[in-house]
Amino acid sequence: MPTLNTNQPNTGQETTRWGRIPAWWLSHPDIDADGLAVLAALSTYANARGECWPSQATLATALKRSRSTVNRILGQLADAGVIEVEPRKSATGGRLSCLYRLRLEAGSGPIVNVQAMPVRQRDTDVAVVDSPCAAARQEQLDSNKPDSLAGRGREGVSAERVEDHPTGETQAVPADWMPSAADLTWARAKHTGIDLDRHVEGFVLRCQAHGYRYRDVGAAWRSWLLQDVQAHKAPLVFGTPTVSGMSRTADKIAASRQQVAIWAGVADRLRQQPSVETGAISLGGGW
DNA sequence: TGTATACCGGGCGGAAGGAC
DNA sequence: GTCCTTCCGCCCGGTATACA
Repeated sequence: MPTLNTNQPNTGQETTRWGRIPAWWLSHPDIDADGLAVLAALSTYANARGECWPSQATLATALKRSRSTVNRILGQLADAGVIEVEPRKSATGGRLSCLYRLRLEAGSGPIVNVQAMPVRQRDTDVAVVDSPCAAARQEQLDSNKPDSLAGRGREGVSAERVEDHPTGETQAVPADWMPSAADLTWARAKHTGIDLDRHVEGFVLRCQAHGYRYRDVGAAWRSWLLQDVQAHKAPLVFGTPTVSGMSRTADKIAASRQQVAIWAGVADRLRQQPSVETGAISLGGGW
């Protein structure tokens, strides 16, 4: 019979587990480095709904901290509203590890349906070890896991964004990636008035944040650009032009805020579209 | 069925380090 | 030197599981 011990770090599979870190966690005033560490650990155990129930000891081991420290940080995160903690009991009333619901969406709304998250690389057996693995590959036992990503694309995402190259060699998007001259020419001709510099930076950040890998990064960027433009009634035209001397930190904060806004829009659309479970939603506004 | 062991979350007290 | 914060170790009460 499986036990909660399956939540314990397993060196044999640890390299294949992944987690999601929403950008807004980074800018949350009540989340410090310790909080982020715990959130990161929790996210690696979370299922598609952002729910997980690793024991405090498991988290403590993973984070090289004492269990009491983890307990304190969990309390802070709960107070901050970033996570919801729900005590669990067995059928006979026994105390089990708590259920943690990660608030992946900024704001006070319900936990976002992560089925609507942008697609990451497909979870294949040849997935690189440092890339995110699909929920079904995570170690935590969850009979309620809604899906297994193996064998199908990420739900709720238009087909263009699904990287489905089981035999092709994909590459990570480097931090200094820039579209080719041909890509820029195409983009300027296709979408005049768009701050391409900002969009490129946002694209790179999204890819790095989620571990997206592409066989053709340029084509992927063009695809993102198309969908981003289509997703917004108002195209991605930024009120202030990119200033070459602008602080990169400030620029990233602005990009993060933009991403949060995009996700908030995604969540709003999801709440309005009951067909989420069918995976029929196109997420042009994702990142 | 009873016992031993393991695991769980919660809480307390003390040590260590930094700030004033 | 004092105060505060952070962290750790330990204990407690409770249940689950394995085994004789």
